[in-house]
Amino acid sequence: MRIASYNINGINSRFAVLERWLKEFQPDIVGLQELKCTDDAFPAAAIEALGYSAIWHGQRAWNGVALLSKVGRPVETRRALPADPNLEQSRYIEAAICGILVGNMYAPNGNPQPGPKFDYKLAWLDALKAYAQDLIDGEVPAMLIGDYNIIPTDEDVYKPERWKKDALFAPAAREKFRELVEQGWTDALRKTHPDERIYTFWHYWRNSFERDAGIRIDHALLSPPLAKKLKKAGVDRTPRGWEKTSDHGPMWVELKL
DNA sequence: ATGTCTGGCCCGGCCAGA
Repeated sequence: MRIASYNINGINSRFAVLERWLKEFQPDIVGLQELKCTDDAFPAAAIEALGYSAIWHGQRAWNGVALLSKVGRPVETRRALPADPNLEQSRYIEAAICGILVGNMYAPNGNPQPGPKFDYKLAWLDALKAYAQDLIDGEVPAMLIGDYNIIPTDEDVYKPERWKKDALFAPAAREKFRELVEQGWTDALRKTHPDERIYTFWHYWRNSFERDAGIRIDHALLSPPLAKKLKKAGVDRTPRGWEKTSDHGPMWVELKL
């Protein structure tokens, strides 16, 4: 079973890329972020035609998250964090699929910092942490996937000094991620690539992808019952090289269920 | 410091957000 997370950066403007990636890589379950469309504008029929059932939580122009599955219809369990500090923003959707609770998020970017956007980022991460602790306490076979907008360590960025002033690399944000993982979650990509630089995002400008000047901000955290079933994890770099593509590459986790 | 791309506004380039 292959579960992927992909910040598509506008589902309608990137639909050709999404379609090609789904066809070529055949993920079983996909969490999408940054749909940048209203619920009405979500390309439901086209996704259904590709063999995926979907649930989505859109928003005009910004944010937006969806879950796709070709291994059974997602049974929606949440469309916001329990203590979400701003319900206007579509940043979380969750479903039970094949006995797994899949939480898919688009965490706040937080720039510029310091400032209200950074405060919101930290408040949102606090709400995530509180809910994540409940999932750990309940021994739920859960995974929290998506764009966390956090570079966890110096090993997750091509040139740490270049990101020193960015909210994605701010000590307070990195601390939240560390505390979250320490609840007992397994960072699937880092677990399977302990000594490797592995990125999920490359800026559009300055030939970042060609130079591999990337950062790792898309993550999959597995609760202990699921971590036991982790086989492999990786990043599909191929779609990042396609025309009119997202600035992220899809990351994936393979579980033996 | 720079740099790129999209959606929104409403029809032509700007601006915000990332």
